[in-house]
Amino acid sequence: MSKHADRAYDPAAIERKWQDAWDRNGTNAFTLDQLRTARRPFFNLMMFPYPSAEGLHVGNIYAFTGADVHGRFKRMQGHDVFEPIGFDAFGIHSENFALKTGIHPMELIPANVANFRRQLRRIGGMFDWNHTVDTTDPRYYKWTQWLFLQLFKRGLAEQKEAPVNWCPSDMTVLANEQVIAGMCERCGTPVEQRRIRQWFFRITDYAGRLLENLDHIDWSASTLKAQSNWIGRSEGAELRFPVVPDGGGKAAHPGTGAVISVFTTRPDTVFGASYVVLAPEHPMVDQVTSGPFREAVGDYRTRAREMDLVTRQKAGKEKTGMFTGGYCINPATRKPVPVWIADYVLMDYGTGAIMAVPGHDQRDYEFASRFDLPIVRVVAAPGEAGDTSGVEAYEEPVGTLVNSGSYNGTPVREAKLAIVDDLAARGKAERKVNYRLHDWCISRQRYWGPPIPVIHCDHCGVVPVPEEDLPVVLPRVEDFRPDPSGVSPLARVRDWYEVPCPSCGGDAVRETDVSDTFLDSAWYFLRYPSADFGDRAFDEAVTGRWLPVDAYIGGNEHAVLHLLYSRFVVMALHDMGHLDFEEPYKRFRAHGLIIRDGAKMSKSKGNVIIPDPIIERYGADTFRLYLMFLGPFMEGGDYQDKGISGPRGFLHRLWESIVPRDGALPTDPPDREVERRLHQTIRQVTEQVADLRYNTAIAAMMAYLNVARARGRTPRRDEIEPLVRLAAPFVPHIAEELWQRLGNDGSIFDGARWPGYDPAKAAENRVRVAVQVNGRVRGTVLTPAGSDREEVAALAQAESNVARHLDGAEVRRIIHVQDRLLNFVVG
RNA sequence: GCCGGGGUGGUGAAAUCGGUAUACACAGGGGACUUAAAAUCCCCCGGGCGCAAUCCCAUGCGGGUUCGAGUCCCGCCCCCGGCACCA
Repeated sequence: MSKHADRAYDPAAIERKWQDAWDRNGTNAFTLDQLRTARRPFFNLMMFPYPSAEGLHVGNIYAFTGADVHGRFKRMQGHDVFEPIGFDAFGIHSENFALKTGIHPMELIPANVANFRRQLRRIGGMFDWNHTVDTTDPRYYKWTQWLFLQLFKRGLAEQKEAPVNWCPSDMTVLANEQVIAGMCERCGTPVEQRRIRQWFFRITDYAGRLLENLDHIDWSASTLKAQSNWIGRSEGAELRFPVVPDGGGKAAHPGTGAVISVFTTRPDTVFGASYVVLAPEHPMVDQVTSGPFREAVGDYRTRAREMDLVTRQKAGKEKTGMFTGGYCINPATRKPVPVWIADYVLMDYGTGAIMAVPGHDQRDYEFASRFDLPIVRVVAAPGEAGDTSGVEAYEEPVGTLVNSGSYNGTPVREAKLAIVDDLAARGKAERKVNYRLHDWCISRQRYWGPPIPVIHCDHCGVVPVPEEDLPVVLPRVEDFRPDPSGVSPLARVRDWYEVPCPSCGGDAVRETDVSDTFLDSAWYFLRYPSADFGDRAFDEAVTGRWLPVDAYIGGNEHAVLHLLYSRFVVMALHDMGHLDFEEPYKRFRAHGLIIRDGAKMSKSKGNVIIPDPIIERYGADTFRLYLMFLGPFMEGGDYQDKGISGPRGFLHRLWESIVPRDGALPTDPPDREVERRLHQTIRQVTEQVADLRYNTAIAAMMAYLNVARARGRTPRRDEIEPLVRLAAPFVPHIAEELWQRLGNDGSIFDGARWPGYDPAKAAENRVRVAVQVNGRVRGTVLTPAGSDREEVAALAQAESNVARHLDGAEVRRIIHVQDRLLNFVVG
């Protein structure tokens, strides 16, 4: 009699049993010693979640399951798979939630984390709970602050003034996403712009390397593309337009030799530059503005400065601007052109000034039309110049130059080089590469984040907190609402921010801004394997063994910021000698998104899936299997409630194939057809799981089980047991149970290797070949595999329907694709 | 506007080195078992004509290349995601 009294598939019971067993036996957790000595380390990383009050959502479970399947697959292939998870728990999201509910984040977050741990355990992920991180734990953010100090020491952290969105009603700084049509998303008040001193990391110093390395890492193509677009390399030139000392009558500083530098990617159009525009914030505005224009220009600057950043930067808005009264010399035509200011020119790109070529730039064209500035065409399109009637500015960089003096007739491509060279000879130009990437502003005028570890001293200036004084602990503050001062709520906590200067010992104050959440997540993967170490951010030996990350799976919503910031941090740590690699993730794959019944899930639509009841009803294995089955993992898919019954039925049939006989399976003679299908299935599942094509791998397993159980037959042990192994990464609990009921001890993930297949056994010996006449299928013939053209043709011609179509026609050609198709081309 | 990814049965989706389009599932229909329901099992299931068929039509639309196109090329339309005055 069996020791397993219960023969019905009871997911809740076996899932509890195996989750307990994994915890008890340390199946998925490494000891420090094991981390130090693992022979085939494989770091399987997934994006750690933000522990919201709502709990894990289906998107999280989808992502984690897909990553977990990969990790379990690698483990069965013999790797030592390290699969940690943690909590990205700082940030504005919890702060706002806390403000709304009145629960302090220091209570809210631990409760949320506890709930997440319960849910993560329940979905059966292979998580190493010995090596988890919580970014809000001082033992973690001590090292986030340490990281800041390293960047500071290296000169990669600096303070500069930058605009922020400010809601005068909520009295708070807003992120760009919180500004909707110029209004605060929460209260609808028009948003203002404030300029404050903030901390920046000089990521732009690394723009070139961050771009070049993209060629050498194995990432999803879409992610690579998003990064390179974000970095946005532009090749062009900086051209110099000398300011006319007495342009509009009375210049402010005559004869100073002032020069306006502009960046352009189209130096070939410089003869068409009929005016120059400065950004409102450009430092030379006062210098070029002449007396009568001063007041109007000043007003314009003030308005531009106060406008919220979102409206200000919106494309397609009507162009505004103001003439400064000043002029400068176009270095190509050597004629004076007027200098304007306009907010469509951005101070933080290029030089903050442009040469306007309205004939060949749509924005300049709109501006010139509005203000009656000259529009000169200097490039003729190939062929007909007159066919540009529908186009306002001709922006294509193809054609030949006109109205360009001695360059007339030169193709654009050549002119670009020649004009820069010639102007450079006169000191009026130089080649230049510009990046769209901006420095990373890490200051947040908020409460719920790690304090930036610097101290401001009247005598010594900015003094970094000594490393031995870390962490700078975020104090518990009951009232952390923002206030009208425009600085962090920490600026109200005097006994926290008043400290002696570490350098001179005099009175000094702490920095009260906290750092960006993206800084917490920019290095968390370094911390996981070193979580045992209290005295260093990451241990050299352990890091050397486990990093860089072997496989990273996550959402493409982080294609740019998180992935770019972490690349920057690793590159900088590499340059400082802390790491011996400069790219954090060898392989990155972006998964798709789950939608439901064709629509994005959202609370307002009421179509959000709550995972807990589904797991309770069907079990984690069924849920996992369905999620992986509903569409291609890297593309996402449509969640349909009824669809879960397919995977559920599959697991039932798998269970029924083994359990009712207590593992005493039939000993009939082997069935060659089933054996062949088994080997084909192993091949297919192995290839597809390795490639994250989970949906088709599952389909192959289902098809195989259908064959093995066809006409009511019960599969032999050697037919079903390999299927249990193939399915194990997807459905770990039932796999463990079936593995045990088949008479094995221990975990299937340690005891069972991933099955191999025998190509000879997978090979079909007879194949059905399609027979076409002029490309249309007219029949099929069954032939021995590997038959040649003549053999197949002979069989095909004997096929009555084929013969009918060939009747009376002359066969001009026969196309043969071995074991697939034969095509008679007739005349 | 720019950059990605897509448009295939009633539905989710297979098939992408050009080679039998619709695997695997869901829903639906029919049947078995059952007092009944649930569960389970079996059969059918792109459209058309039809007794039937590898007869015709069908992979968003229009052209093209090819013996052969869901797949490649040209020109469009639509959906999803990201970026958006970056000179």
